[in-house]
Amino acid sequence: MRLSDAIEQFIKTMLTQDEQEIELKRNELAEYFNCAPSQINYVLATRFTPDHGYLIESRRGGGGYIRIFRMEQDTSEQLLYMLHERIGDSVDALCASHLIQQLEERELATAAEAALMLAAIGPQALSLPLPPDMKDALRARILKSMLLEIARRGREPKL
Amino acid sequence: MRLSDAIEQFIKTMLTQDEQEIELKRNELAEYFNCAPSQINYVLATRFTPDHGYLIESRRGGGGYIRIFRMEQDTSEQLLYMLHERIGDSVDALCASHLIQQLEERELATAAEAALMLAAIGPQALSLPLPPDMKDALRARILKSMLLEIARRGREPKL
DNA sequence: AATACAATAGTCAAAGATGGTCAGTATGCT
DNA sequence: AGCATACTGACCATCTTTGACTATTGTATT
Repeated sequence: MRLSDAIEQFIKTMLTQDEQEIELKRNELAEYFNCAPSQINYVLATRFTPDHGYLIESRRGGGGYIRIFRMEQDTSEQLLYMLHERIGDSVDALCASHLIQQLEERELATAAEAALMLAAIGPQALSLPLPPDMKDALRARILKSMLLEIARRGREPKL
Repeated sequence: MRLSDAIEQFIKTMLTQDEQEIELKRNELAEYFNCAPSQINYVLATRFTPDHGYLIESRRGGGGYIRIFRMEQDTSEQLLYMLHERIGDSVDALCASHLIQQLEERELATAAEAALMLAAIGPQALSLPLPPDMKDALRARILKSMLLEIARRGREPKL
């Protein structure tokens, strides 16, 4: 079996054991598998991307870590993921506001959160002198970044 | 757990227990945590700055001390005003994250909202090929736009 | 008063501890 | 062979911890 596959399995096993989130040390894992630390990055980059349903968070320095979150495939995270796809590399303001509205209607975000998101991608926020297509690209990134954050947290928009 | 985090927690626990101000001895604290005294300075410098909402006052020599004040904000509007002043036309990522953290600690935003805001101004969101100063300017606008939203709802029912 | 000494706290640069990137190399599949 | 995937290592970025040196203040001694 390929090393990458073995590491992938190892991580997925850790994740399926009731936990939805795991934390690991890159160097420890690399040593365990007797490989270069960067191999871990390779596995994460090729098998644990948002498109695969995972989110990564890490920190360097003493006490550093890598955290891997699994998105719920069945429930609304899937929807978020689809929205994520739909946005692509560029969205205009109208489309973005519609998406945010949908989030609120489906109770994936509170009204307050939806308002915040609108504020983040509104004309005020993006009023720098940039070409319009650049703004759409920027809006897409901001929105996707926020959607991923919503996907990361569990399922309680709590009103 | 990281030493720095432990010390940070220790201090914050002291501060949240009704007191708005605490006094401590650098050397005592260092001995308690079994670390170099300058470690205390590191924690203060990275986690108790004005951007984090704290003020430090100290004295050397016999009977020396370090006092930590949690800044008092009269109303949320005043805080937001200060943030506006602080942000201006440009903020770097670190400063912005400190300010958002402060919003959460002071319960002007929920943890979920703070996370959303962080996502909106994070490196992922602003990963377009732009000069750094342009990113800082953009971050300032996005953040201010979101703060205005928070200020606006601040006059309505509580969280 | 002036001086010396002890008790504190501050600064800063170096070392340590992690993780990230990327270009180049190896391996395996068609 | 040619292409895609896997792997490695050198170099980079970031965060933490420490220690040597410095600065300030109170107290004891002259």
